[in-house]
Amino acid sequence: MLKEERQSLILREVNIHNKVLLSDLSGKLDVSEDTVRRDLQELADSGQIIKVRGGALSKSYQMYSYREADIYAYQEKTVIAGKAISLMRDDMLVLISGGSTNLEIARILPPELRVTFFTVSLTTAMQLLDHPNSEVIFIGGQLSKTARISIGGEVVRTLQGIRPDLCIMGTNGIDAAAGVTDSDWDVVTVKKAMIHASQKVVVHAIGEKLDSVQKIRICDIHEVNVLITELNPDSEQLAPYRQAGVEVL
Amino acid sequence: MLKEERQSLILREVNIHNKVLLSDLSGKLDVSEDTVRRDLQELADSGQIIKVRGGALSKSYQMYSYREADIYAYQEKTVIAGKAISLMRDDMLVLISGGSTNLEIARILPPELRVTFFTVSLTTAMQLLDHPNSEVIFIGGQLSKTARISIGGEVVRTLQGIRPDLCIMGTNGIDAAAGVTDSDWDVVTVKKAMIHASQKVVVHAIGEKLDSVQKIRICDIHEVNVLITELNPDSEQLAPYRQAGVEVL
DNA sequence: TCATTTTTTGCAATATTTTGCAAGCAAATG
DNA sequence: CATTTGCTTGCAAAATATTGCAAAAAATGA
Repeated sequence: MLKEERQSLILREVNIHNKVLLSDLSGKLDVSEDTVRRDLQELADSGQIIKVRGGALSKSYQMYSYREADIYAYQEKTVIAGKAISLMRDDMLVLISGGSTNLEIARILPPELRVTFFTVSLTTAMQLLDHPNSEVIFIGGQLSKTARISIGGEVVRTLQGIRPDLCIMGTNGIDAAAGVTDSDWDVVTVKKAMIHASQKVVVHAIGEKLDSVQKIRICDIHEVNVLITELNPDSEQLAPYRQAGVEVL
Repeated sequence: MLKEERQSLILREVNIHNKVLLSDLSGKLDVSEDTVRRDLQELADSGQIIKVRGGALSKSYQMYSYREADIYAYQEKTVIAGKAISLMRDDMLVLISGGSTNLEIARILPPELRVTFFTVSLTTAMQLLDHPNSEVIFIGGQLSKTARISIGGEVVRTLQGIRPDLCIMGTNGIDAAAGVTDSDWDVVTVKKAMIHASQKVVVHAIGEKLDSVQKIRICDIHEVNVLITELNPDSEQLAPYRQAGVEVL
């Protein structure tokens, strides 16, 4: 048996029973107690269980099946998510795109908020479904393997048929002069349609993406109503956007 | 044996069993362990598997560990998945529903198969996206929080516009007299439309669901072209279905 | 086609990791 | 306080990886 396999079984055992005894595991897995002890040590070191004398305890009741450590610039994205949520009101129609920041928005959405979401992103949709009070409508179409969103003409056509209050969208490049830009043609096409459909366009980007320009243009900076970053809205770095008439949060 | 052929077999083996041992593969493929090791290294470098000491794991393996309780009747479902895959041919249009068995189908799909999938299930779509050669089209609509599939009129309307070669669908209840039944009204509505759209209807169920009847009827048994279970097709338990004119696999 | 180059494969020598064991220590238990 | 149970450490054997190399196989280019 592979070490990973063994640890995986241990982890499952811990999560099912909330605690395990070293001696039980040793018998069940048919390895020495020393080996199990070392496995438990490793699992504890990586924060997956809590090691106690003679066995281990589950950590699952406090952890979500979602790993913050995996996400680049997690802190910044949480700040952005919080600001984005402050724009939502009950009974709004919100069009939301994919990406890790939007995933974070979906995750920390206040439970009592009652919003109808439209999305083209599989992962965002998945996360939104965990929210108790909001409805989720997925805009179908051909799926992009890389971006995990619906793309293509069908999506654009569907978007022409709706008029959301808010469009919340991440971007790869934003610049006061060059506007909002991205690098994937299919994604750009969809984002253009999203912007067109919506009454209010909210674009978010972490600070390090500011003033960067990608190969394909999505829209002019004047079409963006609100720009969200993790920075202080009065920050000097955001001045060009404020001057362009964008509301900066 | 060609290197590509070998790696393809390895990949398949990994996806079916979730893990492989270096020594097993060396024996099975009749090459040295060094060669297998190099193959695993290449597959790992291209991100298709996770290489560990002594073998390799499938990428979805971690999920197996900390995701919800493991899949009920996993063995049976793998058998069913294999049978279902045997019905697929290159360039087919396949309509596939949600559920853990269909997820399993998506997971062990042979990499070289080139199929266009239509689906209403978020999880199935997600898994299908990992397949290198197939295209995935998601049929959008309002999402059901429980079933994690698209439901509602929009879905039915979209389904009326396509004509897939194959419809692969799990079910909660199947009975020679009562036909195919389910318990969720929204799901039933979608499944009805799926059956109507398709040229060939394949229904699968684990043995213990045979001869069970749920509250809402999806279709008559005669509308089912193929029934897949984990049982031997000649099994006595399947006789009523054979007599009703259903092809049993 | 044939010679040359490149890639692939298996082997051997050498490292590294994993594992079980034993001795001594530490902590809980009655 | 003695006993049990579990932990730590060091160690050696087994399993697995790595590296360099040479033969075989495949691809390339006149």
